[in-house]
Amino acid sequence: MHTPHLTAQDELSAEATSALRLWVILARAHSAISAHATDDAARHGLTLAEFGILEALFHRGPMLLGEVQRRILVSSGGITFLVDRLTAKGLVERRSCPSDRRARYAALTPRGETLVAEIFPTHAEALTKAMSGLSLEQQTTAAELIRLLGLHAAATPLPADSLAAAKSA
Amino acid sequence: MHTPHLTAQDELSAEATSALRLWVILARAHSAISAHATDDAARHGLTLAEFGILEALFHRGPMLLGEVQRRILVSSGGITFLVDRLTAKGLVERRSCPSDRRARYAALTPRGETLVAEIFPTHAEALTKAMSGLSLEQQTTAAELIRLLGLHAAATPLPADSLAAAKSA
DNA sequence: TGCTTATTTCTCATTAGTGAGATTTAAGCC
DNA sequence: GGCTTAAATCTCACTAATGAGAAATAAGCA
Repeated sequence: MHTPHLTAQDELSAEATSALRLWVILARAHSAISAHATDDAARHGLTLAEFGILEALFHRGPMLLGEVQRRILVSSGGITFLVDRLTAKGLVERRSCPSDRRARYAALTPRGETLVAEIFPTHAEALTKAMSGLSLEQQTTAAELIRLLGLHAAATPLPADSLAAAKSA
Repeated sequence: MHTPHLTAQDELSAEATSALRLWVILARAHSAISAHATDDAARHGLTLAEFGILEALFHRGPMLLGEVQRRILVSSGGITFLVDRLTAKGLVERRSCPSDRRARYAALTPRGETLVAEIFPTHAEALTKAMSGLSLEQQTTAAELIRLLGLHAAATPLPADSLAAAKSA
């Protein structure tokens, strides 16, 4: 009863077809893996973003807020908000930066340090399970390809920004 | 002055190290690509989720709300909300389902159909550019690996769910 | 037929963040 | 020193969703 649409895909270049397909697959995979990571973090009363901050501080020691922000991919308002919340939970504290009075460090409190040490192994295990659909070799191949993909996309200016840049020029 | 932490990574199995690495890379790539897709949708006053619905309806014709929901990965409340918003914009309409009175179809209005036909090519182009860090062959390889990864992760029960299931058994 | 369970959508209170702009400080230049 | 531009964080109004549960219907079965 339903006449299938002439999908626009039919008129698309091979490049576009491949790109759209890869985008859908990437989004689905990210969502599925993310569900595992989110679920594990939630079992300790943490959001994924909070967990990311704790993990970053655990592995690299105190970091400037801006560094943390870029690393866990949140907005400037977001990092302030998240560090506030982690501070309220007693897991993180702010420290001033001697060489730049605008900047502040985020650092784990002893309680934060203990918590991460406690929950990190489980988290690693959950992700290992979630990723076990690929062999180690496949994971290496995939990681390299996805890394290139991400680097290129991040380096490619957004059309909206180009427009704005063109206007101001 | 800062003694580097003995990163927990040092004590981690090769599997866990690879999984964590892949997770970070995947999240970054998703974020970078997503920024391009979001940006393009925003230039037409649409969120990515809204755009996904329009695109799905355009390519497959009317779909049950539940189908759309699973396809674009939002919550049950989310799909109701989104279809409401698209209806308010005059791009989508609900239709009743003759064979199941609980269910409803979402379908593009003529205006919605016109809009998608108009903006889809640009969207495809934006994604093509965003993905052009990989050759077509690399995209194919990556897509297959990421697909496997996602399917496995989606099929793997979340620990929290397993716990709940074990309790009720 | 009635009963139980599952499915589909919708409601609504809640939330985790965003993003634009303000504030403070730094850095480079005249 | 003053001036301009840039960088780091913070404030706050706002929003796009989530998710738990309600309501309606369906489906299978004793």
